Amino acid sequence: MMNEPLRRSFAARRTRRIARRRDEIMVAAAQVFSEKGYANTTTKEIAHRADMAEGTLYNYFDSKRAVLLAIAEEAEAPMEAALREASALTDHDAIVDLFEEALNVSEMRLPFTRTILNEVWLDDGILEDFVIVRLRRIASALEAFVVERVEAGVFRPVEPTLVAQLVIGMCGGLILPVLRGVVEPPLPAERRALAEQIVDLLLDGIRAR
Amino acid sequence: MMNEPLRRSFAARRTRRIARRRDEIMVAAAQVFSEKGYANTTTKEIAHRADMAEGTLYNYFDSKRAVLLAIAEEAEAPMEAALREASALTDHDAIVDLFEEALNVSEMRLPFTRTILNEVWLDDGILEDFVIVRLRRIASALEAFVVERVEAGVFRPVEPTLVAQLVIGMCGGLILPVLRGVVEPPLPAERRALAEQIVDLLLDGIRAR
Amino acid sequence: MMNEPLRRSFAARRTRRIARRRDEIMVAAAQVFSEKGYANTTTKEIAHRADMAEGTLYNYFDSKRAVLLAIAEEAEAPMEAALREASALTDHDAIVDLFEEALNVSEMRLPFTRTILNEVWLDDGILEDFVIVRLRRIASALEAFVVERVEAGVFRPVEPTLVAQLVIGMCGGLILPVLRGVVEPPLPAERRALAEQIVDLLLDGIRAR
Amino acid sequence: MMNEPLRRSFAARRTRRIARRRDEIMVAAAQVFSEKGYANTTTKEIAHRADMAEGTLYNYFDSKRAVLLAIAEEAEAPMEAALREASALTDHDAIVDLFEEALNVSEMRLPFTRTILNEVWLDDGILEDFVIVRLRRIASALEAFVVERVEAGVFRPVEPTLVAQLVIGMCGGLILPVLRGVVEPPLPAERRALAEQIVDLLLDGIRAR
DNA sequence: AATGAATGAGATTTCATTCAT
DNA sequence: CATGAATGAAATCTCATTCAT
Repeated sequence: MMNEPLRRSFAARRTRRIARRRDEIMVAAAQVFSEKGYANTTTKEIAHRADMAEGTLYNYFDSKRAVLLAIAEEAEAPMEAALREASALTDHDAIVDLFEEALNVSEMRLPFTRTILNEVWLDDGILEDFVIVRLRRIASALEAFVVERVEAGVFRPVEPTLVAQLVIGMCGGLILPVLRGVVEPPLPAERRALAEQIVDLLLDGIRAR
Repeated sequence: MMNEPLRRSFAARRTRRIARRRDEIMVAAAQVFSEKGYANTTTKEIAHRADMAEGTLYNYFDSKRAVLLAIAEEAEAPMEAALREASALTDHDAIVDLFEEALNVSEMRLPFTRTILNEVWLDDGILEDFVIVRLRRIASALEAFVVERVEAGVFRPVEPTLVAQLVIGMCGGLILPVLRGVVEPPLPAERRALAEQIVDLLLDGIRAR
Repeated sequence: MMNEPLRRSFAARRTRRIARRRDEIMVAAAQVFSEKGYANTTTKEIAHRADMAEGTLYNYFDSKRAVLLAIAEEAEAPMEAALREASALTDHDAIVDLFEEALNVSEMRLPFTRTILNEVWLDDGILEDFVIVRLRRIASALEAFVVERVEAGVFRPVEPTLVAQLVIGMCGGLILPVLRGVVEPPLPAERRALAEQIVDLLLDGIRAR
Repeated sequence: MMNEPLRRSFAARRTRRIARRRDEIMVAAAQVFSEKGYANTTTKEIAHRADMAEGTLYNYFDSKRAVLLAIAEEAEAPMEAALREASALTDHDAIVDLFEEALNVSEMRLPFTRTILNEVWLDDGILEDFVIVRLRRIASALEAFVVERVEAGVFRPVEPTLVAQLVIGMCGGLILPVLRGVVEPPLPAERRALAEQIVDLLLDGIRAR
């Protein structure tokens, strides 16, 4: 027999152990997925990278695909941060903050993000569940921001939808090469200056006056 | 025996027949590749889509991968057109032309382009051979254009590399959703207006003055 | 209408043309078979070596295997020559002749012979039909020759079966390396001397006395 | 955690289990290879004969060809025994021993040896690596033996190279039919007498005196 | 809970043979 | 007759998943 608090303590430890193990697997899998793509990755390789036997994977995940989906869930977190920023867009500094955040592709999360990016081109479910819903919220926040400013006479009468799409594209143009591993991520110190420049260009264009 | 012109005529017809068959295979393969990705596509499915036996594929291509590479080569053509535009950037209209061209993802070529796009996230060879070289040329043309205008006092003293990257990103933000099949390609009639708006924003920003 | 002699002449020419064509195919096939073995040879390669289309082969042979069997039939001829020699074994010179003949692996027939040799290790039918029947006749002739000499007191009371087997083995030891392409065939001029030496050793052994 | 000796014991057992399984596969494969030849044998058939699934083969060997090469390595052992005999040729009995050994084609090794023999006619690598090097050493030992005896006046002034080749051929003539499955291997009891007879003939020839 | 050998379905590729031209 | 593209059965090999230990 076991008293209740003790049992709860054991159960909690077990839960934590399981969570830790799942994490190890996801980190290992994300590394390989991001290098070779989901379809070209074998469970043997994931297991090897996670330093465990192949069969052990199946004690923690139902299938190879379940690992991918768990990684996708996990990769949500930083996107959600960007979303909170975006929805609070109020002044000049907030916009700069948003861009700075967009440029912040954490070293640690990179394999997760890149893994999802790879699959997004192939898998409609992942595209819809993990990317489109988020992009739509970002676009909405941007559009609302623009509409408000246009009505206030701060911005010219531009097309809000188009502007949102272009802004998102500009961010994409900066972070996709990083995710793909073609360029190094900007140092934290550079990010602020970069974000300032972008906002400056966005607001006033490149034409001299 | 056969006289020379006749033999040449036969040989030419044969060459054309082979080219036609290769094309059929590439069109079929690009459709499936663009839907499910190269790795998830079976030769059986390509053959079925091309309405031929599996073995017949191998009369025209050495391997499944050779089909992919042939598609990649083929997908170069429209990119090259954009490149020629880019290198002739001289005036306002030329920039609008460039954007208009970038928005022109021909329906027919779409599976080809999307196929390559899919692989670019996974395959370093394809990334380098088919995308990076081209993007570098576009970026160079854009940078030269900006530098020239800045020196002439037409543009503000902006960072040319950053501007080029942002412009490319803006184009990407417009065409990637089309390639991914999330939005319909803009009608030819809309393209000009869209391009005008983008250039307008790029030159003068969104801020009222 | 055609008169009878003319028709016969045409028919004969046709027969000859077919025979010629079959020969071309067999020569080409024997070359490839002897280099890579029957199983590793493709009909495409035979056709290429014979400078004709793959389908044409099937106008002259029912199957790839039929080509092999035809080659086997053809390879009989020189063996039959050896057999006639063997059955006429009467005196010292006849034995020398036999050995000389055994060493004579005609350059031209070499691919045919080697082709059959290859298959003999795998195919019981070919072994029985083309090799065993012949070897048995050679062995019989040798045995009869020995028995006769032993009875006449010219030879010691040796075991005729064993002697026959050893003699055949000695010949094999000399020609197998040639067939396998490990050593060059002996020049015609050398063959006589070689045969003399062998017979000398066979008759008197290597021990001094 | 596990103490060191225990871990080592597990590792050793695992190593043995793997070696045993590889052996099972090699025995099964050698049976089929020796019957139908390497090229005509399917992995399906090997697996069936080894009573396992096809995929299991590939847990132990990288490819079908790797199985063949492992068999070739294994088939070396008895040849090496013969080689040691050959290099110690000193007196009459030693020669008889050599022949007796040559006639000893162990029932168990027969498929291994026959498998290699089959491939030797087709595969230059196997010919060189597994046969020629060995035959050359045997020939050298025989030649040295003859040269020594000739100089001592025990043998007549015969050609040592030719004698070596003939002796090897005689052995071949005796064992090839066994390997091919045409005749039964001589019983151990018969082998000594057979070897004696051969040496007797070799030394004194068949001619009465 | 961990292991890793076994499995077998399925993928790519080859090739003897057929047949329309 | 000659051609060579088309065929599809079969071969080799891979790999996600299961399961006995």
